[in-house]
Amino acid sequence: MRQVPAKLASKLYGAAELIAERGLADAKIDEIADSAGIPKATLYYYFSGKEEILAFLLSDMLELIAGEVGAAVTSPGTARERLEEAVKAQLKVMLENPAVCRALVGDLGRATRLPELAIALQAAFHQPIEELLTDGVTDGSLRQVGDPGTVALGIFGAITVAGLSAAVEGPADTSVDDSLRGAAAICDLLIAGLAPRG
Amino acid sequence: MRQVPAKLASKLYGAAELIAERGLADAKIDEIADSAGIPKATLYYYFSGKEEILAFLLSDMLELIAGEVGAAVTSPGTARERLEEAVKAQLKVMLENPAVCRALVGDLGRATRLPELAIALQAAFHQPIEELLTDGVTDGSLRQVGDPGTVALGIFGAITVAGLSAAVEGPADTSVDDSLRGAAAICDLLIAGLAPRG
DNA sequence: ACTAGTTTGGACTACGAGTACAACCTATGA
DNA sequence: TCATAGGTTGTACTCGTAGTCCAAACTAGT
Repeated sequence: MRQVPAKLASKLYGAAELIAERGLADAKIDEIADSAGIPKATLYYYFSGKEEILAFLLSDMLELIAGEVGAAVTSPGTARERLEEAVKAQLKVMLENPAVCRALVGDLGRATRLPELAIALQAAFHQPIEELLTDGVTDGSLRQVGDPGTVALGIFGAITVAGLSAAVEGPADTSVDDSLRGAAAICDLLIAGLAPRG
Repeated sequence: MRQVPAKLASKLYGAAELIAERGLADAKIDEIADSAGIPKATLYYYFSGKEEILAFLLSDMLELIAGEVGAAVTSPGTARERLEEAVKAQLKVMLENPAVCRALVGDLGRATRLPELAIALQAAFHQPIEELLTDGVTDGSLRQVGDPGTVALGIFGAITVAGLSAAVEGPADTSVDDSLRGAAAICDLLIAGLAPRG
């Protein structure tokens, strides 16, 4: 996969909608090309196929998430506060890119089969959260959990499913802010579950 | 889709492995037929295509989950205890059918596009859990949450992602019992998050 | 034996992913 | 001004495979 020019990349986001709607298998490459306003030949100049186009879109979004989450994780404050920020950051990015999100869930399995994506996913989600969990034990703002890895996974799952559901519902009826407020319930659940006992 | 004979259904589970491994797109229908030991023509006699085969497998597993979770939810005990049982039940079924699980995650998006599956999912997970949440408030074993729907979704997400991850890791190294014990961490997180304050 | 539904093999069609390639454009820089 | 290189695009092509068609065989009920 060649270095993708920014202009082309931004056009591709137009195709994410299509892929999300119909799934990669049913989204014909000619339609993807049309809806993105990029000639098919050009697509094949940059990508080896549909799969790689999707991989590009996903890793692009994951980088975005990793960035925001990373910022939240390294911000000042207790681990507990930073966890809350990280959760919000992840939800924010997901809600700002509903189409890519839906495409992601649509081909999450493919993602698990593409090692680079699995690694990006790991870097964007699990690792920062797992670090926060151990930090929280250190600074006393979170309690010790039995299996940090699994718990991080669970947290990731809770956020992601809630975020995806919101993304799938569509931004038609609710604004990003509204959704964020709705997501407070999830935050609350997780924070309460992780608060030190007593 | 015609009524699928039990014998054929059980053979189909052999193909779940293949679909999980390679994804629906890359699993050729002839290979699916071969690996299940069912002639292609017979497959097309019962199903309209690959998609419907996957849908059948998934809804089959969802029914199984709905049954077990339903039993847990209606068992005696406080809502809190029943919630714990329900979580374990869901994880148990997922871990007993790792191949179908992996196929599910592989084509989760397709699932979101198949309305019947979305409904089955709703019936199998959300509804029972959401009911438990309200029951818990009544009997005092769980606290009141802001948005029960979203919280139920979050719980579902936490369990599912943890279960899927365990299924993907493969049953090679860990037994079902081991995984269940590992999942206790998730249970703990959720229960603690839902316990009455104070 | 007659019928209706099921099971199967094998040949066939249709469609769409990916390829090939030549023509064209746009820089850069000598 | 030309030359070269790399990017961009239209068009026509190949090829794999999902799904169709159909006739023959099997099964079971009456």
